[in-house]
Amino acid sequence: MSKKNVTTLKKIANELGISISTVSRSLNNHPDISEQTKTKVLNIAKKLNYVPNLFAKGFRAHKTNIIGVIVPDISHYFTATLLKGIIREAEIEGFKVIISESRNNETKQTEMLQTMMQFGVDGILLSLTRKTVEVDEIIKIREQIPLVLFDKVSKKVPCTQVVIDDEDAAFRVVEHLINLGKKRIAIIKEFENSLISELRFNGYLRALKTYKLPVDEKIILSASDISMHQGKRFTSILLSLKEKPDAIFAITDGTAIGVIKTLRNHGIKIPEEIAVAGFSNSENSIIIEPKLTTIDQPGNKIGKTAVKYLIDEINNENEVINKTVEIKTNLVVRESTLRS
Amino acid sequence: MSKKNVTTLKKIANELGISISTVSRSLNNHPDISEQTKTKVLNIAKKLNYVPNLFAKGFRAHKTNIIGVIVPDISHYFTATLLKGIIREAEIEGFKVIISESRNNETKQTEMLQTMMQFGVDGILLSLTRKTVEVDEIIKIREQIPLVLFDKVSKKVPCTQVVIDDEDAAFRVVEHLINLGKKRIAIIKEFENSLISELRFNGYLRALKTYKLPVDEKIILSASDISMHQGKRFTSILLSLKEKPDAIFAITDGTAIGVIKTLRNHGIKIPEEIAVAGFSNSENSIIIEPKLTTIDQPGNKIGKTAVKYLIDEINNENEVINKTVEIKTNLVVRESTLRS
DNA sequence: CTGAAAGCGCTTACAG
DNA sequence: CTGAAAGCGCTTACAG
Repeated sequence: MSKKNVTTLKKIANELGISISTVSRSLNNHPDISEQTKTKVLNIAKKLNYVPNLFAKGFRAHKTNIIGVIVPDISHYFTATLLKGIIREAEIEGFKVIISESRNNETKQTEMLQTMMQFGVDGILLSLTRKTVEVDEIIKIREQIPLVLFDKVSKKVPCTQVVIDDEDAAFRVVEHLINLGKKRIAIIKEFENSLISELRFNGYLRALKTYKLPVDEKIILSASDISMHQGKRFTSILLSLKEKPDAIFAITDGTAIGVIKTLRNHGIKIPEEIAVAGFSNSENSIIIEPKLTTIDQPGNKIGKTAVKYLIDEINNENEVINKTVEIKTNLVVRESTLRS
Repeated sequence: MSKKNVTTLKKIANELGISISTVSRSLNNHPDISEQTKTKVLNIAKKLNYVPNLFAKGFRAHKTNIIGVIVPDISHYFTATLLKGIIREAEIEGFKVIISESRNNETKQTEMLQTMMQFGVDGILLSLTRKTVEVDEIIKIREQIPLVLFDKVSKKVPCTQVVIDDEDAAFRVVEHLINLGKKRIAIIKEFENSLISELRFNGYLRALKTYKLPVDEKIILSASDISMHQGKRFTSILLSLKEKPDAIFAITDGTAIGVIKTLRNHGIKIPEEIAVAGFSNSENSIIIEPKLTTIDQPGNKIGKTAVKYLIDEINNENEVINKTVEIKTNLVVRESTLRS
């Protein structure tokens, strides 16, 4: 079965023996139309389950009321919270959302942007793949259609960007660890092209500097992916050092959980001997024991904010906004850094 | 900035001083057009970054190549895997996906169905809210446009339905517990209107019957929501019984994790004294200690299968398919039911 | 108060 | 080999 029983203005007009124009105006409650005609039209429209074809409507107005969203991977918990915020805010504004995954593949990402254009979206919300190097294509798209970057962004693209304040958040994590009396704080981060990792690392460095603690390369570890597995591997390395750390800050929860699991296997007391902190406040952070101290990223808020700025841009004919919005995060202190 | 720099056939035609028809045919590689004209058109199209407006294309063909998806809550991990499967399969078939949340609200769900119609989707993939009682509206929509139910379904709606074999899966969990020598197996389920809960409970009953174990109402517990909290609460109740269970089957992982946490608080050995099993194979099931035995639901596969059947229906003019497809699950045995 | 006509971007049967 | 015209479902300026 394909769409065939769909009721159109024409059908209603024929049914009533009046013109399409009159039907349209009746349905839109135009003041010119007589009450009598209006009710006649409304009744039959209801009976035939008429739904206006927004598609055709938007066609005239060059508007689809659809926003395109491209994310690296939909099945990350944090991404789901972002999408939730996006979908809800968009809905309030009368927009629908088309979602695509770039699967952390830059070519795919460019393809997706093209496809979004083809589907005539009114604007695009983009969270970049991990290693986006070539931004020319994105800039080109941005010249044709409103575009807002969120979460994973790049300064190389001139457009509105909605991000969390990573540097500040990381600073507060490390400051918290220092306040606990920790003096030798390891960090597990990502290398290459990860803006987020870089910013968090900057926060780490700034905290050490502010509190006059030395920076030791031996306890600064970088991986190409930041998984639970890498958390385990790096913890083993850290434990084999002559001077072990007294705290480990993993720039993502998954890695931090790997850290905790390995520390527990070695019978190390958390947080007395080694405290652990993560980043994201994923669901897992309260399942693991001890519960993980981490940064809560308000995904909902980021999503909503990004939608707001995008719709602003869609509605403003000419004005091109071009600012970076930083959403504040919350430090959530739990057992992994709290002495019992 | 609104969409203004978008290149159309007209623009290309004007640029070249030829007709729109010729441009269209060149771009579609029509055999009638001379190679010379084709290359001229292709070059300028590329230069102006022309992307065909699928919107306008579909308008003629009564096709949008958009599938509408409605789920209760996007931020559940399992939902994310479903969506992933849906998006990928749809993409392969050249469809985009519009996603909405019904937020477990039946009125909202009906609204969403209407909105999907308005956006002219070619078909709808629907996972029902927990308490869908009123299916008339859904049936009405189904008469106008292809519709497939997936995951959370209802037998009251005559259409193709893609689900996991819940009854069989639950049977295998309980059978596994019985094979371990467990004889007094508690179940934590949902009451009211939850088809999934009912099916899993049936599997539980069938396993007890098959292995000739008695059914004891005292260890059959029902809640209105199945959360970690309820897992904790019910475990306390079970532990206060004179005859304690020797295994607890929670029909969802979150609840099972609550069970494990409470058992550990009481110093009860898992699985020796009480074994625990869940359902879903969520990420958390390998974070908790001991790791949780559970049922892996292939969300990807369910999503893909649902898309396949929907697209079949979209492409088949008249034929109305109407079958229930059951996707097999896997029992994943972990520490919570394995003696060390 | 109501209708005929144009137009949004595209494809395609019909002419030439 | 190329073009003019119709039509998808809708809205709206223009007539009457």
